[in-house]
Amino acid sequence: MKHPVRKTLTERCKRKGLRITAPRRVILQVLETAQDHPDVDELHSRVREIEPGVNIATVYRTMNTLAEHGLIERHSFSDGRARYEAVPESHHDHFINVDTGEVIEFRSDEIERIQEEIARTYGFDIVSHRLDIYVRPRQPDDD
Amino acid sequence: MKHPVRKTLTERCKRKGLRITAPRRVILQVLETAQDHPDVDELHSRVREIEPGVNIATVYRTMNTLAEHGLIERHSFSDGRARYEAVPESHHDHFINVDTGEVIEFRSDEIERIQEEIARTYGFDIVSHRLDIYVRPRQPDDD
DNA sequence: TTTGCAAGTGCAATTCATTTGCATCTGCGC
DNA sequence: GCGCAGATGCAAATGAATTGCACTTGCAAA
Repeated sequence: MKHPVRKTLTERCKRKGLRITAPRRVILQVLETAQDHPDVDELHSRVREIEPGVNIATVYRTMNTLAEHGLIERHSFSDGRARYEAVPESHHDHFINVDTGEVIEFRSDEIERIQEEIARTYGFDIVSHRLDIYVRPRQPDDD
Repeated sequence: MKHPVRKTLTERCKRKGLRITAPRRVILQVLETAQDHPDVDELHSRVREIEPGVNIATVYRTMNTLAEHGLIERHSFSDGRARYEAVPESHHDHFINVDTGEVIEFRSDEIERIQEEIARTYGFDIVSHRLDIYVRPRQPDDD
């Protein structure tokens, strides 16, 4: 899945008036290239491979700042820690493989549509939502 | 909303071989009568109104035990703490009013069906899922 | 009914993720 | 280059949840 022309996270940070410091530059790069949904510990170690001095508190603070500015999404799957991803091109939901912890993205316009519909009948506007489906690989012969 | 004939939580605990102790009896009663989705602190204070000696660690442990036995559902909305409800008659999802924190239950068979369908196309069996929709009351230009 | 003992409890201490106070540093606008 | 608000490093603090340990207690078996 290729990203079309799009501003980098760094550019979008600048536009928001955030200072691009050395730790932040590295954190942004790590986020940008991540293909998964790393937690803070994982981000921190990836960052330290590039820039060893960065403190984990800085990673925490940066994730909060970025989330507040809508540049990343914070997820909390059922493993205690928060996990992050750069805000995606388009919204998607997640399968979580309960055996491996692996996260797989998917999207269903139909589900999105029905959600809108139901919310409307309840008199609500949707602010955001999350749909996490915990799954395991299909087992033909259930033992 | 009335519950049809149904085993009480206490009965279901006994059936699972769990001992019905004094603290547990009260916790189960509180869970059974709760109309909302209390967190551990809230449960603890409701329990202590009836049985002041009960320790919060007991509430935590009991919630874990009950969840492991499938007698309650653990939710984690975006407020840090885990919140619980007795396993409902039938599965439902949640609206969370972002202004008030209020939780409203709803159910859509259509969404359930589409989830199954999508999971199948990905080769997964669904173990469980959660759909939380964060909403605010629809604002035309009232008031 | 009494008894044995594993399950459950109270309490305090611990763990784990996350936040924060504070002194220092540094982008970046001037 | 200067100044300073914003950012960082570090260590200590927080808050939810768990756990070790000694003590209790349901409840099955006798």
